[in-house]
Amino acid sequence: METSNLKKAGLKVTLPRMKILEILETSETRHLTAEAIYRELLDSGEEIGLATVYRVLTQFEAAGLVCRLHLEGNQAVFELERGGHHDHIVCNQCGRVEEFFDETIERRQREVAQHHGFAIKDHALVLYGDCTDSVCPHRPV
Amino acid sequence: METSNLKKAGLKVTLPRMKILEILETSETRHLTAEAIYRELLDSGEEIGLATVYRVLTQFEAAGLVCRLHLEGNQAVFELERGGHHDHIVCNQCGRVEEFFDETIERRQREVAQHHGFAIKDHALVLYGDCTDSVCPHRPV
DNA sequence: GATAGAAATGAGAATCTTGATCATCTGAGC
DNA sequence: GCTCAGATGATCAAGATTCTCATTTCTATC
Ligand SMILES: [Mn+2]
Ligand SMILES: [Mn+2]
Ligand SMILES: [Zn+2]
Ligand SMILES: [Zn+2]
Repeated sequence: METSNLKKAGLKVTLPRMKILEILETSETRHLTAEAIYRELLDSGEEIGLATVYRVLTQFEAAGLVCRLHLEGNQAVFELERGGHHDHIVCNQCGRVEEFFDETIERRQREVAQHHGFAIKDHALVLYGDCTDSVCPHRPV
Repeated sequence: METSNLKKAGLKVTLPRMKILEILETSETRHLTAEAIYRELLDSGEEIGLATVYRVLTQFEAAGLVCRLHLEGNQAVFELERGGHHDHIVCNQCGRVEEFFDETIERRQREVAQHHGFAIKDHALVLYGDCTDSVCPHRPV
């Protein structure tokens, strides 16, 4: 088990924290809601409460282990922090999420903010569209 | 009264709809939460329920009269649609909202989406930072 | 202008997501 | 193994938004 991340973050190594971290590390889907993680825990036979999932995810976020995103939809999604900042494209039809990083956009954001007298600290950028994935119900014929 | 917008949108001209539209048109603040609109209605002596405010705003959104934004914070904000698309910068300290439009960012978004096989339909971009407004508590000395 | 039917409203209940409380349990150090 | 600060789980609570349904208000028609 990879408990070093937890220790480094100053968090006691507990079973719920290990299991949640493991799900974030191994799940097919990179971007998971708290409920999705909770269901995976139930499916694997763990008796961990939903409140704990939210609590642990919030702690992970504060510790810089995960980041929380709002991708249109009422639930926040969480993803493991893997060093590099990136933004997201979401398919309106099948919900698939792709990641991207564009230095031009990043630079223009800084410039625009400066023009308006803001010292930019953060940003949220999500693109919405229709994807061409083979399983997407909207895929053009 | 400017009831033509309502009629054009195929909405029956009612007192709540007129009042809400009037607030959106005349308020100092361009970006208003449903609750803020509700409070303005109460202050001006109108007996309009909060549920109606939400209902009407959702209808206005569907009709293209207003757009709904999520500017970090739990409440959505609404603003009158004035033709031109724009994005937003929000001050982390005082909450001030500035608007901007940058063609370079818009173009790169389309290009990035295309690269990933997406037909982009929409996007949400919000920059967060510290502003230099004279009343902002974070203003540098 | 009165009338009728459809649509809109208001009050409050309901829902959904997330955070708070608190008694009980667990892990890290000794 | 023992201790206790910290973590957990069950439940409750809060905030935002939507739903329900009885009552009211527009709009069209006479
Ligand atoms: Mn991501
Ligand atoms: Mn705006
Ligand atoms: Zn798709
Ligand atoms: Zn400010």
